[in-house]
Amino acid sequence: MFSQTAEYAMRAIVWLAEHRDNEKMFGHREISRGTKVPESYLPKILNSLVKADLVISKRGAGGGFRLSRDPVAISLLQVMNAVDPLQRIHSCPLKLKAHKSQLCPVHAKLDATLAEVEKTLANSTIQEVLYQPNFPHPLRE
Amino acid sequence: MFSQTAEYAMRAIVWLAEHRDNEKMFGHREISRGTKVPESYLPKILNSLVKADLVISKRGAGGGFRLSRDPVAISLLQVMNAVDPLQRIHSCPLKLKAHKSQLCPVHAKLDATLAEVEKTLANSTIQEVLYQPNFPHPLRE
DNA sequence: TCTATAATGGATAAAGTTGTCCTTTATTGC
DNA sequence: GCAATAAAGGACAACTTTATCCATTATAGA
Repeated sequence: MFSQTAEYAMRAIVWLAEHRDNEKMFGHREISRGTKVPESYLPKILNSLVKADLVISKRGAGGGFRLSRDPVAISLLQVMNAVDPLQRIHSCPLKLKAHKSQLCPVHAKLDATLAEVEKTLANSTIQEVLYQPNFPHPLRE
Repeated sequence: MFSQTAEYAMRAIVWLAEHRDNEKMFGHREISRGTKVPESYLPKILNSLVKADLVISKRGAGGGFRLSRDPVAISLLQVMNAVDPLQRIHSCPLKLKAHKSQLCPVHAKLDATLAEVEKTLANSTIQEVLYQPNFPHPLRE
């Protein structure tokens, strides 16, 4: 349902949120170790997050990655959409003309389900999922 | 989010529901024309639906496919699960021991979202999406 | 029993996703 | 400027999903 890449992106953002410290940058190797995201694949994912403006990168010595803003201002939906945009059903997949202005009940129901998911993810912040009483800490053994 | 195969399966089930007529069987070519599912791929999908016991097939002359039961007794979730099972997050994707008995808030939230989807699809029947006032008919131009 | 019909199952191809590696570009400190 | 460092970007490999095709199996009717 959610792609592997989306799962990886969530872990990377959460790791960066947990290690956030002013403007300190973290290399992709260190992030990979902390998230178990394949070291060679992680840079692609971080780059998508940079392009979505959720993460800031800096090249060269002392460079690396950091969150662009407070975890309270990043939603799970923004993370998803950065790497694997949630595709709503905007138009009839069969391209039927009669369904152009309005989806049939089948696709309307499927899209309503997607809308629910979108809303749930939009209303959850990274801050919220960092720690909750009686839950184990993300990424921590 | 929902796979192409799941979309095709929905169309095929809906088509069979709309054409249901006692024990009449329909060939995959006719169903393909009515659903725009690729003719060579549709038999695979119908076969999955047969294995899930939502559809009954019969070989040979006069054979084909038909629904195994009333559309009111088939949920969208059953159709999904027949071809592309909705994967809940049952255990920590990082295999962290500390998350064995309980998911961390990140995965708990993602799984809660999947649970929502599961519930919504489980509570929608094929009968419900066949026709609704002020909606265009499924599959019909 | 023979022929026509239609699903089943397996092999294969095409496309998309995930993962690896290497070169290029940018940045820092000497 | 030079060397070391680290992200960006592109080529490519492995795997999965989607799609095609063909041989096999089952059924009906003559």
